[in-house]
Amino acid sequence: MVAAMELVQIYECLCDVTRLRLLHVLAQGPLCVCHFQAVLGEPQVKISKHLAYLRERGLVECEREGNWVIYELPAKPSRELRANLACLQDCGRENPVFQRDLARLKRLAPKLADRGPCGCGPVPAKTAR
Amino acid sequence: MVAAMELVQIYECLCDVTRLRLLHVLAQGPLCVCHFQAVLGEPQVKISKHLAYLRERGLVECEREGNWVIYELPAKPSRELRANLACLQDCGRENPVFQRDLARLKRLAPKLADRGPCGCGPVPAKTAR
DNA sequence: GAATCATATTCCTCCGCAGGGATATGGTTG
DNA sequence: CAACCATATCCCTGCGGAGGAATATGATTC
Repeated sequence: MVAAMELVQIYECLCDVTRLRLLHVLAQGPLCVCHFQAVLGEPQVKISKHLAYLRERGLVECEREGNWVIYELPAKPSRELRANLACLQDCGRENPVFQRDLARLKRLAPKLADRGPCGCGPVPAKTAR
Repeated sequence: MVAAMELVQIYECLCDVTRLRLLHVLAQGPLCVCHFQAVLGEPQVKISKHLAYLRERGLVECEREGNWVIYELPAKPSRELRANLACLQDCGRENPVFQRDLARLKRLAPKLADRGPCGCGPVPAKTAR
């Protein structure tokens, strides 16, 4: 009975604001931890721990790139995950918290353009602190 | 920041198997507690407490009908709730647990036909215990 | 009004997670 | 290798939810 319930695990991941925001932002593309900090405006421990939580449950994947760790949504999400991530995006359309995150992400974007995959280059952006 | 997050509350409701099953079954139509017991095969306390949890958070509504209490999905669900309930239905399509519940519900259906709105009549069905 | 039924609530224990400070780890640079 | 950066982990506290036994409540029937 518990076995078939990957769905519950997905919802457990979704029932925290910080994690919701992380996943919502991630839909825009891969991002590294320091930029999450900048976008969400939350302390490093918090970001890192929630990303770990998501990682352990397969909702995000990550890859080390020098000093940085770049997170992204899974390459092959399950039906359930895909459906729920889409639903989240849909719900986020009118939500001020999510929209504020996106705005801050956009404001960060120009600075990311010239650097690595997630925008983290040899010289970390000052905004990342 | 917390204010705009009705969404989190929805997910909090969804991150328990029993509640998921309740909501999934409810999509088929109103039902009373004793039939939930029969369909889910879970003890009364469990069913009742989870329904209370959902009720307090606006995911279900209820109405007393004599000895019975009939639960149903909200008449006017929010955008977020509607989206997520739809998503749940979609995810349930291939899930054995959910399908087993539906099967038991169908098996119960004939007996419900002649009675009240939820199938609870003057003489409660024996299967309800 | 006493017995009975359907449902809700109370009390308890256990567990897992959120948050934060401090510290550890892994990688890079000079 | 020393200093530094980005990220992860550990330790602690507090809280809320899950489960179950027992009991309470509200309605019905005779």
